[in-house]
Amino acid sequence: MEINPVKGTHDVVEEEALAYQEIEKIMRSVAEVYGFNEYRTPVLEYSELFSRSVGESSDIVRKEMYTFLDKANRSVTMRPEWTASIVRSIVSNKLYATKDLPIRAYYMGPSFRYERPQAGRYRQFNQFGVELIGEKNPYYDAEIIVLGYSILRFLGFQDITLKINTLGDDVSKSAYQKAIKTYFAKHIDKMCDDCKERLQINPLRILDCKVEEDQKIVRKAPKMSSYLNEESRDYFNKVTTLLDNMEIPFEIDETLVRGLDYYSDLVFEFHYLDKQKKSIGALGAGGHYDKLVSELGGGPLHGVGFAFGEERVYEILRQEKLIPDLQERSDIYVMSISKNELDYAYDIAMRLRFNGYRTICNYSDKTLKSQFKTATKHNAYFAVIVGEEEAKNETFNIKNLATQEQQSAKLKDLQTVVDKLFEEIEIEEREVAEAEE
RNA sequence: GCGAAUGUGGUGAAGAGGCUAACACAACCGGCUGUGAACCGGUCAUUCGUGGGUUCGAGCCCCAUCAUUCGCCCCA
Repeated sequence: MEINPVKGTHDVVEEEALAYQEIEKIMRSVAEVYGFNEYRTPVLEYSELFSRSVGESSDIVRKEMYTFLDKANRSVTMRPEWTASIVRSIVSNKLYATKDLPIRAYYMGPSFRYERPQAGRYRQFNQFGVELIGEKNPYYDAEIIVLGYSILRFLGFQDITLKINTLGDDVSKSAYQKAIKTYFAKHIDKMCDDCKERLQINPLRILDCKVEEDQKIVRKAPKMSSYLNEESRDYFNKVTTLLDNMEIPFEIDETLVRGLDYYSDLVFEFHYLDKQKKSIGALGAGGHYDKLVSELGGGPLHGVGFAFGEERVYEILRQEKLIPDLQERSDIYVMSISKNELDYAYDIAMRLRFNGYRTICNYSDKTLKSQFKTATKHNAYFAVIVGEEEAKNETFNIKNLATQEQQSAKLKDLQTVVDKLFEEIEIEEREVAEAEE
């Protein structure tokens, strides 16, 4: 009986894993350039963490979490996102007291949401994100967006659509919320069931509604911009000015509200639109939060951050053919002519590995012909071939699989011979690379 | 939660009720018994997701079920 992977999960193997390594390397290094340090937090958290941060009214908490009771009847949840965990770890370890503020954290790893899988959406998916926690300052908000934008550019994306909006500070946000609730209450009987529910639990989310009919009503709704107090407006203007200074293109989208309850002031999303101008959803998104740290027991610290969906990034890079051909490349494949030399081949392979060469050794009694095929499949630079003669005299043959040049040498010279051959290859490759430029 | 499409060897797949389930790639063996990408020959699905039904006869039609994929909602 064949066992399938759990619905909504997927295996990432071989070439694809190499591609993810590359993507993560770029994300990591850009974050480090901006002064961020890696945080690794547990997959499991007490469920309360997410109901208090992401919010009881969010879809994530209401229906998408992997929540269960552990053996001591504590309700635990596999993280649906990282921000809450990062903030929790800062509070738990009192890092706000021992580290310089703001704290700059980046993370990468799996998150879990029980949703219907589709293109670019999995139940277990990897997020890469950053959080900058300490104080409210438009420069930080701008830095975070530039950081995210830079990552996408370094990954090879050309046309990124950055949507931004402001929800305003506490005061503005609640004034607007009140206004919009009054407005939609008048039209709600004509709107979809989801909106009826949203009106009760989080009226802002109605702005996000994709239903055509509702959109007409949404378009006539009061605008956030007219409810911003002076402070919030200045703040947002400063952020957009800083983006302009860096020549980061963006669109202000007043319907952008985000489904996580902790955001205030700045919210943003990175999109990539394909030729049909369709998006598989945001590549990444984030925003500013003012109450989250205090809500989780820390001080009155503001934060700002974003997360990318690694699978989405990968998927679009693949579609747009922006992923270089990554394949296994072995240094040396060791083959033996008959079974009698397996010990000798084994010994040589191990010596090569001790010297840091990526080595694969054949232990089957396949023909040399098929061993050469295998070596080619592993994309090896060299084949080491040993037979009865070589084992007896403690020598070996080494053949360059590309040029077909072969030489023999003494076993005691293994390292010097191999080192020299690879030096030559390195020089050649460098020359080729330079010629290409 | 709602809607749609698709399930045939290791892979890509053909197959519109009738002999033994095409073809290609991969794999393995041999031609070449100590040297690879070419070439030639051979081997490789008693079975079409699973269960039931219709029929003289089912991969093909019907029902159920499972799985996958895509879309909506929402999200990264």
